[in-house]
Amino acid sequence: MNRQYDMEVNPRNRDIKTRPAAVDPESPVELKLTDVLQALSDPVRLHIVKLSSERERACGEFELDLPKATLSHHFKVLREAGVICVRPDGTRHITRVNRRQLDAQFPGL
Amino acid sequence: MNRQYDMEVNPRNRDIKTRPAAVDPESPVELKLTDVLQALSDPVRLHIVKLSSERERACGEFELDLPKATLSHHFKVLREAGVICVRPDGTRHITRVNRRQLDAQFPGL
DNA sequence: TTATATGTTCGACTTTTATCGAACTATCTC
DNA sequence: GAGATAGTTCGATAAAAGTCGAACATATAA
Repeated sequence: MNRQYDMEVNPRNRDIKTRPAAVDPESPVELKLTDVLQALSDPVRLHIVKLSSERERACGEFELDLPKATLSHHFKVLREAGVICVRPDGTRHITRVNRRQLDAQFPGL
Repeated sequence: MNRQYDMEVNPRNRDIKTRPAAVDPESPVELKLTDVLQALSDPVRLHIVKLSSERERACGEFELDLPKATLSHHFKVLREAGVICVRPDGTRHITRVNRRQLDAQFPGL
């Protein structure tokens, strides 16, 4: 079987590119400042950004005692705003701050 | 009559200190970063902050075609987060960015 | 004192976010 | 292949924010 990401197994997943969305984020070409600020205006997400600006981390390394679905939501908000980038590493996803783009568009943030 | 701010005329205003709240904002002693970011994450409010960081402005000088109640709401959010300070000038309220406190607590924001 | 200009507050409503169980997918190890 | 592990998505619900008309307050000008 050559289909790497089989979208048909779960009918709810049709038209949803699960894996690519997770790896190469919805990261916009041009960040919107209001989106970035909105993404950073939540304590959980601010915590994530603080820790992952020290060094790359897997999602489990943030010591956040929250359900997986909730965490996944916060990571998605950060990805979609372009604040973080995510890289797969086995079964885990490594998070880093998208510093290049942030610095380029919003120096001194 | 010596009551400068008569709270009893409108029964809905009891326990609400209208004037002081508008002039000396709810400006917290210590700003909360998430509140500041949240306040700045709205396009209208970001516009207000941009213009009033150039120079002090009255609320009417922002060229925002929105109802008064909506504008007032946005100014309140900014005041309560400590992003702006407001000073009365006749019937108008002059807005300026609370740069001192912002710079002190969040240098390079 | 009345009118005007400027802004606040309330209250009702709509829209957006946040939360999280359940079902699912992908990867790795045995 | 059968777990185990790590994370996503859906869908339902709850909570928070935004919008704005109407009524009100304040300061100044007529």
